[in-house]
Formats: sequence, C-alpha cells, structure tokens
Amino acid sequence: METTMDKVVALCKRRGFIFQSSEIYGGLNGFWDYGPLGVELKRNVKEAWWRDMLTNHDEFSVPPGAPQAFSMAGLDCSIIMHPQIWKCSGHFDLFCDHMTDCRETKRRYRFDQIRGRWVEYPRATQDERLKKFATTRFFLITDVDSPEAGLEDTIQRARKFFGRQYEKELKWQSEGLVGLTRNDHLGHVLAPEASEPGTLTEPREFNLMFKTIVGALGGADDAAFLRPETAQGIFANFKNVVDTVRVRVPFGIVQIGKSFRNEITPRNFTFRSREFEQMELEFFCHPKESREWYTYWRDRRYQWYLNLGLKRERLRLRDHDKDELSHYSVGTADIEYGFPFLDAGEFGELEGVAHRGDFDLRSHMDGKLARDSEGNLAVELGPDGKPRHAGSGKDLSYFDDQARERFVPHVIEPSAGADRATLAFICEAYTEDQQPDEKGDMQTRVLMKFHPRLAPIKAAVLPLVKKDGMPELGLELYRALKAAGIPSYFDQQGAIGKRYRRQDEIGTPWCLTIDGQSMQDKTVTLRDRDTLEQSRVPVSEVVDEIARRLRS
RNA sequence: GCGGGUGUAACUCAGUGGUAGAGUACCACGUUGCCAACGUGGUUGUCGUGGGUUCGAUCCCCAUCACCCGCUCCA
Repeated sequence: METTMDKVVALCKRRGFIFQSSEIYGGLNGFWDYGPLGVELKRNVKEAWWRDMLTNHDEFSVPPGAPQAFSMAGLDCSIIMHPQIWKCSGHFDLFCDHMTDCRETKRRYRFDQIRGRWVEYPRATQDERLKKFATTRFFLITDVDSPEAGLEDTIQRARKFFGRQYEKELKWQSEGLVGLTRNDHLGHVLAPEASEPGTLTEPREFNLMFKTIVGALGGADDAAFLRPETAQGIFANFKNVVDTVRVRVPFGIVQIGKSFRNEITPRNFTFRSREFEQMELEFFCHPKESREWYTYWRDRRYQWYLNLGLKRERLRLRDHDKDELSHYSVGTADIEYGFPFLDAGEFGELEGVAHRGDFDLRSHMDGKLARDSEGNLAVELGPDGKPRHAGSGKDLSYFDDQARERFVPHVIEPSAGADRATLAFICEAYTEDQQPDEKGDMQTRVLMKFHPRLAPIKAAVLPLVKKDGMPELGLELYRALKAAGIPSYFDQQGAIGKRYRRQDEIGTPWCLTIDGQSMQDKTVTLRDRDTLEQSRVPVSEVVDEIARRLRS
C-alpha cells in the first residue's frame, strides 16, 4: 500500500524539491540534493529562522516571555577546525569508538565497553573439543550490567562451557571484571550467548566523524574532522565576539551551516542524513538566570514552528528524562514532529533545546570536563595525571563591569535541523482534497499548503488564453513581481485548470489570471490556493497586495 | 551490520529466454476559454550496475549499489 510518505517522496522527486545525491551513479546513501523548488523552500526556512532570531531582533526591548532585553549576533565558522576542538567538546571520545561484531549472534559491541574475565583451564590442551584453540587461557565476556552479577555470570558461563565437573580446575586470572586490550587474541574470547570462542571480528574503527587531511602533503598526523555540529565554532569564537561587538551577557550568537556525521543507519528520506544543515543559537547568560532563559528559549522555539504552520497535534515539546541527558546537561527538551514515516504516536526530533551549563567554555579553557565520582564536573585526567584532553588555556570567562563580577557564562542551546524542519514543513503541507472539475465531478487535488513565507514560488501569472494581448499584459505583471523581489512563475501553457493544479502541487499561494476583462479595465483575478476563491485586483496594485499578504 | 522486499520511459506500473509496452506527463499545431478539456502528430529507455550461464538474458545464476520494511545502532 502506498503511504503518505511514499506520495510525499514521489512528489518531491517529480516536482524538483529533493533528489537523491549522485543519482546518475546509483545514488549515495545518506546524501540528498535540493532541486530548483527545494532550494527555494529550504532557503526560506533558513531565512525565516535568521530573520526571526537575528535580523528582526530588537535588543532594546524585552520580547514577550523573556526575563530581560538581550543582544544577538551572527557568525559563520569554518567547517574544519582544530582537531583539539573535538577532543574538548567530547565528540572525539564518543565518535571514534572501536566496534566488534559477533559473527554467531550478530550482536555488536563497543570494544572499550567489553567486560569479562580471563580464566586458565589447564586441561584444554587435552580436551578434544578445545584442542584446536591451542591455548589454556580463555576470556569470558559478560553482558550483565552490574559488576557483582557480571562476575556471577562469568562463573555460570564457565560451568556451562567447560563442564561443571571441571569447575575446580579453573584458575581465574582476576578478582573483578576487566576489559580487553587491542593485543588480546580474540580467537580465545567467548562472546555472550556464543557457543564457542573466536566469533568476534577484529575491532573496527567506527568513524562517526568524517575524517579528512589538511594540507596537500598531509599525512596521518594532519588528520582533521568535518564538524559534527556548528556549536563548537561559536564557543571557540565566544571571546572574539565579546571583544568586538560590544555585547553584554545575556546575549546570543547564531549560526547556520553544514555539519557531518557518519550515521550508522541513514534512513527515512532526508531525516537522517550524513551531511545536513543546522541552525544553532548559543545563548550566554549568568548561571543564576540560566533556568529562566532555558524555559524562555524552549517555549519560543516551539512557538516558531507553530507560527510557520506545523499543527499542534503533530508537534510536541518533550522534556528529557534524567537518564536521557547528556553528560554535561542539566536540562534538555526536544521539539518533535509526528512524521508520516513514523508509527502513530511516535515523533522525530526537529530541534533540541539544551541547557549546557558551562561545560563547553570551561572545557575549551582547562581541558575536557567529565563528571567525577561525586557527580561534579571536573577536568578529566589521563593516566599521567594531566588533562586527558588539554584545553586552549585561554580565559573564556566574562567580566560584568557593572556588577563587578567575573564568571563563566552558562549556555542555552536551541539547535535546529534545517533539513528536518524543511522535511516537516513538506510533510505538513502535503494535502489531498476534492474539488469539482469543469463537468462538476469531484476530482482529487494534490496541493502543498506551505505557509506563504515558506512557499518556493509566491505567485503565478497565467494568461487565460494565448492571444488578444493577454500574454503581453501577463508578462508585464510578471516582470513587475520579479522587480519587487517576489519569486514568481509565468505560465501560458495548456488549459487554465491544469495550470492551477500545477501551481497547487508546488504550493504557490496565489495565481493571477489575465482574462478578457483585464484587457478592458486593467484588473486581474487573484486566486487563493487553499480556498480557490477569486477576487479582482487592479494590475497596478497586485505587487503591493502580494507583498502585503506575505508580511501578514 | 543482519533478515525480507523492490529496482523497466520524466512519473505510476505491466511484461517476456528471441527486435521493449500502457496510462500519465512533456512538446508542436488546431479548437476551446476560469479549476486535471478535445483532436492530430511527436520526443523519451545501456530493463539499477558489473560479471556468469546461453546461439541469444530485461527475464536464470552470482556479486554489487540504491530505496522500502523489520532488527541492530543512534552524543
């Protein structure tokens, strides 16, 4: 059965919104291209965000719901940054895991998270079944969570594997559970639920970050990464912005740009892409006021999607549970949308609003932070007692010269996916209704009900017939719209009904039709996409009327 | 990564071991003149890609890529 999502994907392809990347070579998993209409739509989404967050922001008045007035500034950072950025941000540790697969059980493990025990079994060399392993040492992995239960689990597995009658001959090599090192021979390792040792593959690097080489002669030492998020460029430039544009805390820095992640399973059209675009705000405030700002931004960002047409019943604001929070966050909420490719009741993330505390600025000062045994953030130390990942050593604190107070600001981060927002607006816009054809029979009509601010094309100029001066008058109007910066189409091809439907399908809010009467009194009909209602407007007033409607 | 499904014209899809099909769309001309009109004519395919079997493969076999579904994974 063809689902709504199938129809949306088909329309996106058919009308030039979204194509698969590298399609002529068979495609590339996780990458997508925006066609002539898609690029306009996505630009409008980003433009709406930039205008609403930055351009139209008034730093002298208090926005509704905000604790106080504040400033906003923009930024556009490089995609490739100093590799140390990603070590201090925590991405390096999280994104460069070694993974190993079990050939027998088809399960996958993070190599550094494997826990188990080595055991010596002297009889192994004589045992018909175990002779082939040419060893008396075996490692038993446990996937049981707690250390005590894990220990018990390894004992149970040993009994089962070597035989209960030989249990007394076993010599355990450690008191507690230990990990594996890269030098250990995996042929002697018994994976969970595997029937014999040696089912694990060699650990493979899982590069969740895109690695690249800086410099034409660069080697392994010149490895760098394409950014997995735009936020770190903002933190790295925090001091630059404070020093150059006379902003005072609280203030925000916004950035729109591409990010890259090697998603394990890119799926669901553009929802999980490996190259994607983010719209991020890092809002810096006093630690004492950070909770109020968190609430303010969370609610304001939720409202933004509603204002642009997402329906409340498909849009959800969800506060994270405690165990879902990142290692540094004291509060996070997701703005989620009920995409048609999800099951009923399920939602996909559009934007995360995170309270990041002072994790990022402090990590870039002193070295990467981690929670210590008491749950406090402290610089994570390596085996040598030095910071595991050294920071920049620069002072990124802020001095409030009126309160005479120095502090490291806390950060509220609303991080939105431009591609996910665009996809949500596409899914929301997709509509089928019933409209009578010229015989009065009801026909299914497909239309994209984009908010006029987002619609790729705002108006279409349609001469009713291709003669009697109508095309000429139409072209005049078309040029006037273009001159006013209003994206428009001119179409004189085929029957008028078909042309209306073509515009409906790409979501053009208004059609302007030149008819016989236009030639007499210089008026045209203005037809509404959603209601099909028509009104007559003087040609000379059309541009102002469309511009007025776009503003409202 | 695993299992299942799919891949044929711009789109939706038929089809067969022996020269590739329909509807829609698109283009031209004529007619019509406000919600998917009608007539006539026309354009479009390395049958996803690469191998193999065969006299001959879009069809059978193998591999590979992409998409969909379910697992797995997902700061």
